[in-house]
Amino acid sequence: MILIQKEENFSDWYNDIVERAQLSDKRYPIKGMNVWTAYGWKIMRQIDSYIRQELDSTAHDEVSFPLLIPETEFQKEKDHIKGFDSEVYWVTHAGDNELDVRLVLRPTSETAMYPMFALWVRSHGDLPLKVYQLVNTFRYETKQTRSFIRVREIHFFESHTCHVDEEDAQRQVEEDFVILERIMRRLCLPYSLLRRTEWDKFPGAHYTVGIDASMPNGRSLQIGSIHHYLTNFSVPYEISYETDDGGREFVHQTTFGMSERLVGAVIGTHGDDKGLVLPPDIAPLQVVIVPIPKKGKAEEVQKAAEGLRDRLGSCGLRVKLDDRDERPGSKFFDWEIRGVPLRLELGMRDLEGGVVTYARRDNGEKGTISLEDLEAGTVSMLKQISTDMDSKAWEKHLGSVADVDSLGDPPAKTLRFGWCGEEVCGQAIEEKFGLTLLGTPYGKDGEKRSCIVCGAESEKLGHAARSM
RNA sequence: GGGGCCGUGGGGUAGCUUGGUAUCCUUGUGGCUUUGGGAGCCACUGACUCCGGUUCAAAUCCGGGCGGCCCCA
Repeated sequence: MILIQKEENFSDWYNDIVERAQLSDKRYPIKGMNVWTAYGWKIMRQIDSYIRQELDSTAHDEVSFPLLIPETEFQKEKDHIKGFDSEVYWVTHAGDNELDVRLVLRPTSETAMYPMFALWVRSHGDLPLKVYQLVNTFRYETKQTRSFIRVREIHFFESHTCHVDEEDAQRQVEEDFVILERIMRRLCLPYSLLRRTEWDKFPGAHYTVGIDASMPNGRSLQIGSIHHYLTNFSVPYEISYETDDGGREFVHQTTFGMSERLVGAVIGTHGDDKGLVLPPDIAPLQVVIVPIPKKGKAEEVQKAAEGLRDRLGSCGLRVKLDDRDERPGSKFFDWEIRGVPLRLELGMRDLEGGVVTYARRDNGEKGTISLEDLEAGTVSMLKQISTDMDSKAWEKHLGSVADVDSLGDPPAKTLRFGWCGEEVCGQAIEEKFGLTLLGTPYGKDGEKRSCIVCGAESEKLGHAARSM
């Protein structure tokens, strides 16, 4: 009955919310492979729809590659295989026979796509090549798993692009930032862009930009990444094009991916002690109507509530009339746990006054909306909820970073400090703080500080946190 | 990578030390009743993680598998 306090014990709170809001069923008998139940899947699909919308509108084409990758292809880029070796699933048998060439379940799709890219790209006229897919990937997690945040079967999207040169690939990275920003606004999710350290970048990448959200327990959660590969993959996979003067050049590549961790970040960022709080754009239900019956007038109230539902539904809102035979209070609790952004209560009192009572999930505010401009009033209120959730979350995110100028005992936050950029100093920071060095802000150098380890002056600001 | 803890109806639990009848809450189903913040009453359904061992007898003791959780690096 009583929910766990979010601030006191985030970990238990998170697990409890996931179960009570019916986002996922983790009783499936394989560790880290959970069932997406209807409500959770609707949220994910809503997010996916924005991903499709943004990628489609920036000239990416959706494709779908096979799940299995032959070992021979998987091995072509040496750093890449070294990075994933210990965490891939292998298919070694088919029927009664052992396979000559073992197959991996994709941990990501570079090595599935690039042999095909080599066939598809012939001339500079084929470039840029920009494709994406929404699929499941597999990683054998040995650590403790957690719904949406650390799983073995991961739902994610990945976009892969090929370009004529480094500059054009760099332009793609910049476009990815814009796409990212649009998607994150929908989720009201704040984030940091941090260029990963050399020893933590994606296996095979030239550089990696991590997309990091902050969780209420002070930990950092990587929800996606953007990579610039240069020709690191195009050389071993022989993805080249004929230039207009008849020569051959290898393409420059980028990738951008984000996973179901977005759902985890939404839960952690917006939820409160009453349960989930969903941003209106991704809420499976944006409005729930709870009728308040009165002896003898139950039918009248019910009819009026149906009218509200139809009016709101026909202007494109995702709305539900909860006419179960339960007491209203019980329904309030149910929908609060599930994070429905706006509740409308309709009883005789409202009908006589020509209004409907509303309650905002994000801040608890209650009031009335005139039945005359129900549609406009509801739409603008949902917009306001979204704006308010976004700014509240950003405020918290920015406040979750603490500047430090020594290796003293660190607060439970993301730390920001001077760092010379050298690996020795970076490793020292990780060891002494017991944190992960997330990297340096992408494209935001400037402020001069001295490295907290060696004292050398640097324009780099290191960011470090415990990760989820 | 290292260490520790735990598996009992759908969910949460008691029982385990000292082997013998499985407790309570919640959920679900049916009924009566009720409805502006988790109503009440009655009835019913529903469980000892799996495999092996010890024993007349195992939820309980022993071994292993699978699964879950926590801490440290």
